[in-house]
Amino acid sequence: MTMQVSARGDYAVRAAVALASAHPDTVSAQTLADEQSLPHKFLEAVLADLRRAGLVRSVRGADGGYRLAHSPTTTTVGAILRAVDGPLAGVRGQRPEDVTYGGAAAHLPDLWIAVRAAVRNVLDEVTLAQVASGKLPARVRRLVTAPDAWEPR
Amino acid sequence: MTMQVSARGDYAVRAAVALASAHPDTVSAQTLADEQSLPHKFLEAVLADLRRAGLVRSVRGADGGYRLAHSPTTTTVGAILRAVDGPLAGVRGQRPEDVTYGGAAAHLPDLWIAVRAAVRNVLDEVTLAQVASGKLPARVRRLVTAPDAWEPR
DNA sequence: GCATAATCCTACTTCTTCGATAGGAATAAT
DNA sequence: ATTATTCCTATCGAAGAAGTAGGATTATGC
Repeated sequence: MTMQVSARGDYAVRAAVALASAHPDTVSAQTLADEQSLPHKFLEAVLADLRRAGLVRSVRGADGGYRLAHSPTTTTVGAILRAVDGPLAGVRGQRPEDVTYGGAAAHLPDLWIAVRAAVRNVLDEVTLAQVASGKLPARVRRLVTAPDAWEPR
Repeated sequence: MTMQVSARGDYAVRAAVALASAHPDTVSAQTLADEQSLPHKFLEAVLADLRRAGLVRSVRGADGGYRLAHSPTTTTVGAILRAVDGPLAGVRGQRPEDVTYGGAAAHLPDLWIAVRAAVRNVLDEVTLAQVASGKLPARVRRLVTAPDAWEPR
């Protein structure tokens, strides 16, 4: 199990946060790509995912672009990531509640569920507006300021 | 960002838990593979990783096999996963503390750090003995029994 | 000594996914 | 018309994941 932020996920969140801070204006993919140093064409594909998920609205034609479909204060990072990368957690491609083990590992699914819940408690509670402003919820902030949170392991 | 348990990680933890429940006996890879229905040769490679990481000791020759190098009550699931899959969390292959963003996403690293801390708080606190017995620490148990922890999203 | 059962080592295959690019069609503003 | 955009399809190369193959090495028990 590793928690990897893919390029897709990273780009999607960065673009979404940029849209949040420009909200409710519409911003072109080119501008987003320049601001955040993202590959333009790749970003287009990512934004298309967000649009299909209903998180972002697009406007075609000159002076078109993208804007958030809902308020930055209600759109969570978790929603963005699910839209581009699928479910937040999985075990060998399956959902944690679907795996079953025999013998000594019988209780292992409990642990996978716990990890997923821990991740959700962060990603589904933090909104784009909070990331843009840097004002994370107290419970999340506490994780960041814990003594060894910045230590590699 | 998605928290994916790879086959390597899954197999490693299952084998380690099985070793924990047999501790301090040594168990052959073949037996482990049979008990947990794992591909034998692949499991060998995984156990080799655990050995190189010093988490498991091996005994060669007939009647040989593997055993935990330390007590099941001190070996954590996090340690097992790191041994086979590398760091628990990453952003586009880099460590969360190494990425930097400009513009609206400037505070984003805080969020990645928080997610990693949340994951560590589970995986580095749960030991193989606890998984084998099903007696997870209270804080982790609470995550599992939360109302919608078993709901897909 | 010899058969047997294990770990250990190297290499290989196959498949999928990830990240990214290319080219152009449709759309709308000026 | 021109220009700036989204949108669609197709393609590409590299890397990794999952698993297999074959045999060399090591120890046990007869």
